[in-house]
Amino acid sequence: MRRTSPGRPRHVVSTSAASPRDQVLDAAAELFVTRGFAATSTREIAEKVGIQQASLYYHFAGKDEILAELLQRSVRPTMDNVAKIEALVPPDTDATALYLLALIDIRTLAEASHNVGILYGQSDVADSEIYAEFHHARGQLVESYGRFGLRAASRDLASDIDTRELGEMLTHSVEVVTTLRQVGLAVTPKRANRIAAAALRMCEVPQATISIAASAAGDLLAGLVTIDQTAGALAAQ
Amino acid sequence: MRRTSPGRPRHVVSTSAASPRDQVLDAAAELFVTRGFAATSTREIAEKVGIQQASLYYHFAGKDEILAELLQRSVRPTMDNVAKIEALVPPDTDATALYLLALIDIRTLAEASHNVGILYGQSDVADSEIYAEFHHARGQLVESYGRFGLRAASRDLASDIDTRELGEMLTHSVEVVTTLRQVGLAVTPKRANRIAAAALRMCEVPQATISIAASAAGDLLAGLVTIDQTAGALAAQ
DNA sequence: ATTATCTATAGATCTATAGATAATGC
DNA sequence: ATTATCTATAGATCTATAGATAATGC
Repeated sequence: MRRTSPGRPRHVVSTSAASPRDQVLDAAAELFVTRGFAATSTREIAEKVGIQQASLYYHFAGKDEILAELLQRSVRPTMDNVAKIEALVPPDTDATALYLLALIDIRTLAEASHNVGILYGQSDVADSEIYAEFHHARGQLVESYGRFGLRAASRDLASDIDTRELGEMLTHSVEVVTTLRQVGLAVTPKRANRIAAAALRMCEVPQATISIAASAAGDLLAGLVTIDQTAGALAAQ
Repeated sequence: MRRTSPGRPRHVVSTSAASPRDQVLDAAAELFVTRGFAATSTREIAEKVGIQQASLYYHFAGKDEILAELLQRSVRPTMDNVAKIEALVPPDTDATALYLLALIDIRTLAEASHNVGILYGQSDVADSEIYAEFHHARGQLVESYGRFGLRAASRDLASDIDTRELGEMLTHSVEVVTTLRQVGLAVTPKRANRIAAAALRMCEVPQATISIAASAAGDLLAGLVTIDQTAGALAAQ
């Protein structure tokens, strides 16, 4: 059993088992979310980690690179979901597909560390140089929401709105989880289902269909979790 | 007809008819919204106005005071609305009250200069010292949405959610206008009505009731506009 | 030798103040 | 005299680099 790690010891010994890099990401995430990206200085991040400001630069080229990593980690899972869902959901059950996408997205946003889901909406973040690629990823997600939504929507609505606009509205409606987290309301399964159901209602899906979709998506999600955990356990070996 | 105003002339002569103070507010609003509050320097604001950085301090005590004025101007109209609506809408037409509040709010957010409605959601803004009073005002608005929403909601939902949570969800759903503005979708009356209708659907209001509420709220809004314009015209004399 | 920290600091901001100046208003 | 600007600048950051140091690993 090792007592210390390589490298000069810190002034304040770390209590965390995480890697120094992850400690930096975690500290930065909390500060970026609560105070804002531009308003957070590298000195504050370092202070929270318990290292000197200059030591950050051993792990990251700069503040932008820390942000990029945080965005990357929260975007990747979401983007993988769409393909999974298209493969998983039987055709002609569009309401279920939309409900499931919403549920997965809600869970991702709910479980992300320190509510990093809010970062996309921050102007200083969007203005950052590294933002472009994430903007594109978000565009694809919006497009997926719009596609699923249009297929699930009433004829009336579908003839009246396009993929982009409906996608933006649905994406926004799911992002209410970040608001709930901010005001201290825990994202319980009941709330997650209420949010997903609200998304379908936005598409004028009838209540009976929503109930069926909720039940089907719940089952599929339970299956997905098992697959993920199995895959994760295998990868960890 | 005056050729110039009192005070030393600017290096770059102003083309705007607005007061210098309003020119500063306008420039700051655009920068705060597009780049972020903390990321915007006083030098940038001054540059956009066409004055020296130090000249800002003749009109404002600092960046925070500029922000406070912007928040104040966009909060005040919204807060006045709730009382107006309670007075205006007949009792037992709760769906109409909610629809009307949503419509008015949507219009306020849609017409505010430079989409300043997004400022409340910015972490650097929320972290600012002057934020507290606006936070309280927002809390009241959320409470009003929740109250109207609960009264309009289905029995099923009303027994299952409290004022606060429903209020947060409805408030968030209306704020989709700021997202639409950000991605370049104009807030047409049709879109405004779609957003308001979506809020009622979130409360499980039946479609027939939504249609009635939409029509009633539309009429009431037209009346309100006339009253506002008349009052404005009288005040301007 | 490698790793992960530390110290020290240069250079680039950024905010806010002091005091001068060039208009109009009376 | 009042108003609205200007110039100049002090003092406080903040970012990022250079180089030293104190551990482990081989």
